Parts: sequence; C-alpha cells; structure tokens
Amino acid sequence: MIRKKEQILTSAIEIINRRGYTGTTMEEIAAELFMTKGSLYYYFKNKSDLLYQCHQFVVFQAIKDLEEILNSEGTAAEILTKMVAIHIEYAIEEKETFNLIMESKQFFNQEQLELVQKLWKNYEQLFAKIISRGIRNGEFQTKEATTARMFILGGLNWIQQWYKQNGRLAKDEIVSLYSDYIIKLLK
Amino acid sequence: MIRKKEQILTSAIEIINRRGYTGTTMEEIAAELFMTKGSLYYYFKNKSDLLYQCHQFVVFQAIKDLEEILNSEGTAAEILTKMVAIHIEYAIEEKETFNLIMESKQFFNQEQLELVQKLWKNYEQLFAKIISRGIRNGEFQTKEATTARMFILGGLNWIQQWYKQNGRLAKDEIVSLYSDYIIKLLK
Amino acid sequence: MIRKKEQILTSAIEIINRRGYTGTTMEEIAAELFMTKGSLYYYFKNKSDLLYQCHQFVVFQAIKDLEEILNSEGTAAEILTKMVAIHIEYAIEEKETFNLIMESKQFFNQEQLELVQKLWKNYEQLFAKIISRGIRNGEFQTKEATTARMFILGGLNWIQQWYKQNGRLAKDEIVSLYSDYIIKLLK
Amino acid sequence: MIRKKEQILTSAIEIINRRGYTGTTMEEIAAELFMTKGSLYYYFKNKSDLLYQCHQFVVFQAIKDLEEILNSEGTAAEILTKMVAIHIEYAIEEKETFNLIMESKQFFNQEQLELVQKLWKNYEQLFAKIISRGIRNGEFQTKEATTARMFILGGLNWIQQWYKQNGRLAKDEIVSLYSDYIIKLLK
DNA sequence: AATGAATGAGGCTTCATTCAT
DNA sequence: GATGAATGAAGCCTCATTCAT
Repeated sequence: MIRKKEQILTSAIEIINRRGYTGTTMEEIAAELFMTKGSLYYYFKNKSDLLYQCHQFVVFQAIKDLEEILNSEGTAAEILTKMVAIHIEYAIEEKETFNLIMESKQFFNQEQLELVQKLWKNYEQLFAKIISRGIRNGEFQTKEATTARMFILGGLNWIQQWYKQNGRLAKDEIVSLYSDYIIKLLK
Repeated sequence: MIRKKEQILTSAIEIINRRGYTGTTMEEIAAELFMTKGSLYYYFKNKSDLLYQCHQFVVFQAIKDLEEILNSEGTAAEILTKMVAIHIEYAIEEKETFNLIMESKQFFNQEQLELVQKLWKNYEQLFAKIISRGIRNGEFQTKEATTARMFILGGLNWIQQWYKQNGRLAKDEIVSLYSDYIIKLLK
Repeated sequence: MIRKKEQILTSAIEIINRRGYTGTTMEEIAAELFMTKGSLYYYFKNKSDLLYQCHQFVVFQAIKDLEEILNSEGTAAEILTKMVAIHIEYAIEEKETFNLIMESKQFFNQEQLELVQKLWKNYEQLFAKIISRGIRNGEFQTKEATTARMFILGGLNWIQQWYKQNGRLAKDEIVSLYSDYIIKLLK
Repeated sequence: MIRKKEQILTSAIEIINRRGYTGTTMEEIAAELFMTKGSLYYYFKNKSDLLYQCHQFVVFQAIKDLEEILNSEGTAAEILTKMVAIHIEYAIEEKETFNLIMESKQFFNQEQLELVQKLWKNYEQLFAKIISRGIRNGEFQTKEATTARMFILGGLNWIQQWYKQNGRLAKDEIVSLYSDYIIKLLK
C-alpha cells in the first residue's frame, strides 16, 4: 500500500522535526508510529533512506506550493513576497526535514545526495525564475542574480535560528520586512 | 601548559572542520594529534567539551578580528564591507566549528548552550554596532535594524552551502557582491 | 518470552555468585550464556538492572521458601530452626546475589534501592512473625524483638565469611548449633 | 617521614569510610588530601596497598583497644560487654575500612589476604579469650565456643546495615541489648 | 618529595540492521 | 505484512598506573 508508506512518512516527518534526526533512533520512530522496528524496515531500506524520503517529500510539497504561486497573477515583487511567505513557513514548521540540505553531505550517500541536490536546484530555480522575470520587466536591476538569489535564500533560512513562536514579531511581520529587504536588495 | 591545550584545540578544530563533529571519533582526533585517547581526556572532560572549546576558540578569535576592524577608520559601509570579508573567511575556513551555532542545541548541554549563545550575541553585536553607526550618520536608513541584521547574517552564513574553492567567483568577488547587497538592503 | 529472561537470570546469578559483581563484565556474562553483549541489553537495560533483577529474583524465591515453612505445623522453635536452615542455604549458595543488601547503596540507584529495601523488609518480617508468635505462645521472652531479630540475621549472614564446604562442621550441624544459640537468645 | 604516611592514612581512612572504596578514585583521595596522584604513589604502591594499610591500621588500633580492656578487672560478662561496645564503635565509625574483611577476597591479593586474615584472627582471638575465660570460671557454658563466637561477631557486624545516628535506639542502648543477647546465648 | 602529563587496557552502552517465523 | 529477538560494530569514557623532570 502506497497509502501506508505515505502515512508513515507524514508522521516520521513530524517526529524528526520535533526531535532531530541524529537524536532519534529507529526504535523511537517506530514506537511513536505504534509499529516495531522490523516493520519500519519493511517500508524503508535504511534510516538514511527514511530521512531521504522525508526530506524529498517536504521539499517536493514546497515546490508545488511555490509553483502555484509562480503561476498566479501579480508583479514580480508581489509574487516574490508570497514565495517568501511560503519558504518561511516551511523553514519554520518543517525545520529539520526541510533544512536538511544544509547538512546533506553528512547524512546522505552519493546517490541520494545527487537526487537531493537536484530537487533543491529545482527549488532554487523557482526563485531564479521570479527574479529574472523581475529583471526582464524592469522591476529589479541586479546583475549576478545567481549570487543574489543565494544570499537571499540564506537570509531566509537563517530564520530558523532565531524565530520563536510568540516572539516580538509575528510571522507575517517578518515576511513583510524580509520581502522589503529582498526587493531593495534586488534593485 | 596552557600552550599544549591550545595546540590541541587548533588541531582539533582543523580536524573537525574537515570531517564534521559527529563523523569524528575521539580516537581519530587523538591519532591525528599523535596522542592517545586517554591524553585527550586529560585536557578535555568530554567530546562535547572539546567541541565546545573548539567553537568558542574560533568565535572568540573572529570577534577579536572584527573588533579590530570596528575600531579602524572609515565609513560605516567601508567597515561593514571589511567585516563581511572576515565573516565569510571564517564561515568558509572554519566551517564546522564556526557554524556550530546552527546546531548548538543538538550538541551542547544547558550550561554550554548559554555560554555559546552569549558569545554569539557578542558576535552579532559587532554587526549591530556598525549598522547603528551607519544609521546615526545617515549612511543607512533601515528601521528594524535587528531583523535586518539577522537576515544579513543568514545570507552570509549560507555561503558555506555553495562556496567552492576555484568556483566561478573568487572569494573577494563574493565579498564585493555581498557587501553591495547588504548596503543596498540597509538603505 | 518470559522464560528466556528467567533463564538468563538463573545463569547470571550463578555467574555473579561465582565471580562477584564488580569482577564480572557484561561481556563475560554474555559469553557464558552463549549470547552477545547486545542480546543481553535486549533483556536488561543496564548492568545495574541485571544485578537488581538477579538479587530480587533470589530474595523473592527465598521469601517463598520461608513462607511455606511459616505456614507449616510446629512450635515456634521448630519452625524457626527450619527457617534458619533455609536462610543459611541461601546465604551460602547464592552468596553474592543474596547478600547484596549489604552493599546495596553502592550498586543500586534510588529507585532500585527502595524496591530492594522493601523486599528485604518483607524478608525480615517473616522472621519477625515467627518470633512474635513464639513470644505470644510463651516459647520466647525477648522484649525488643526487633533488635534481637537484627542481631540474629547478622549472625546468620556472617556464615558466608567463614563457611567452607567440607569444613569441620557440616551444614546441618551448623544449623543445629545456630538454632540453639538463637533460641537461647530469645528466652 | 613515617609521620606523613600516618597522616595520609588517617585522612584516607576517613575518606574511604565516607565514600566507599570502589567508589573513590585515587584522584579524589589525592585531591581531598591536597596532594597529587603522583605523590600518593610515592607513599603507597597501589590502590590496593593503600586500602590494605588503611584496613590494617584500623584493625590494629581496634585490637589495641580490646587488649586494654581484656587486661582490666571484671567478670567475663562485664569485660565482654565492654568489648562489644568497642566493636560496635569501630563497626559504625570505621565502617568501610574496618569491615573490609567481609569483602577481603575481592580487594586484596594473596599476600595481603594472608596478612589481613592473620590480623583478623588475632582480633577474633580476643573474643575467644574472654569467652573461654568465662567458660573456665563458670560464667558461660557453651560448647562449640568457636562457632558461637562467629555467630556473635556476625550479629555485631550486622549493625552497620541498620544503625542510624539519631535512630530509635542510642548506641549504648544497643550495646546493652546486644550484650544481653550474647551472654544469654553463651549460657 | 612532588608533580604534571601521558598511557592503555578495559568496560559499558547504543543502535542500525538482519532474519526466522 | 509484521514482529521479536539477536547481532556486532563502534564509540565514549574511566582510572590505576607510570615516569621524566
């Protein structure tokens, strides 16, 4: 059943986001899913495989969300702002699994690594697209758009380090500030 | 001898930066230092303690470097540019040990965590200082300087994810581009 | 299988009685049981946990044996004599595991300690019962029965220090002498 | 300096009585004595040697105390009572070092073991003496005095297991009760 | 007499993984 | 599909002991 696997994935993502990857044992993941270690291995070849699939699942979903926005109406700046909102949402809520790219080299094998990086390239491309659209239609001026994009994604991801629920700034205030920074930066 | 401990630290930093923390065993660190595990434990209580001291050592040095620049002559923009260069240097060269703040919660105990975060606050403050100096003398306009600073540091740190020696851009080109982004962003 | 655990327990008791607790490694216990260290840890959380369960197992069995006697027919003196025989049997044959109460504070954690002491209280109570029965029916006269009981148990346990198989006195001669002492002492 | 060694011994005894032998490292003993491990090894060949000397020191002193009493005036019962008081004092106050005979086989090597047991024999002989004196002058009647003596010493030593300062019974009440038991037992 | 430093053997424990049933 | 049991490699850490200075 593909269903079952997806269910496991969803729960596993939630667990890993809560307790971190290295800090969680297969035993614990299984326990929280009310299964045994053995069963987990029926669905996933590896701990690393489980992690890999969690990660891809989340990033894939994020991509879908971004694509939808990318296809909607609006100026580049407007769309970028919405994309920023999405990214921040994932970065905060799916912390561990989403942000695995940061530490991908530590956890994935060669084969996985390539696929992870490929998917992440896709992810980045969506930001690349909207930036170049903005450049084309005169909203943005940056040259070296690639470097700019990477700086921006870094700024966005970093939010994980300091964001606290019920902190001084609400999520949408952050989105608004960050979008401003980004747009300024791109001019 | 305090010297000896410092020697160990320097080497350990180098090793950990190369192989990652989790991926390095005490045995290996000892071996590379031509000592025995036991000796290592004479100087450091723990693996975690060793890591902690490595991290603090690097950050402390970075702070000293930044402070020197902060006390030199120049416009806020000029000084900020130099600071960006320093930060990038550390982020790239001392990758694993410098950037431990990202994963500090996974590796440090409560006591260590507090000290790590304290030192990191000091680090951030140096950037805060130059930004507010720029605001005061009219070079920069940002309100919400704190949030801006965090976005910026995120953007800078992210360089670890993609920088490759002998890549398309040389380190100083990156510094130059990044400084531009940052200054634009702060206007 | 609860059986398996019990099997392990029985063997472990035998080994520990032979080599002492501190002197026995998990490795060795595993080896004698023809298992691997890992398997041992499947059944027991800890070395300390294993020891704890060994101890409780033995004391529990001793209690059962004593209870049976306590419920049999006979004068208090007769029953006490039989109980002395049982106690001596355990003290000699299950030396290390039975007598762990002596050093319980060194080996058990708080939680275990409480349970160990609770079970041992139960054990003592059986002797308390027969003594007070004897007092009630006029066989014994002691006041301060509690203190007397402790003196007696001490005297009994001490046998571990000097008993040697094939020594001058046979086990049942010792039982007979000791019972006499005890009964005299209680008059 | 023999003085120095004796000083160390006295302190070490105190420390070991407080923290137990296995649970105390040479490092800790040295620290409490304001010396370094190295120095400790100047005075004692071994950890086991240190322990051995602590033990012998205490038992030797106890023997001296007992001998003095043995040479004083009084009925056998009177003298025995005083000896009980001494023994209990040592058993309680010098717990770990005095009572090492219980676990001597675990801690001492062959050579030490023989000397330990020899000294302990001396110790026992003092009790043997007073008992046989009592038998000779008609105060006591026991045959199998040796066995009786061992039972008695066991009863006395056991006090360590349950005695609590500020408990229900004061030390001298215990002495009085115990002496009564013993004298009854010997009649 | 004293010490700081180094050593190395040995023990405990964890955990991903496998596999027969 | 599921599970309980077993495995073994690997890592961390402790500590008595030694030794040059």
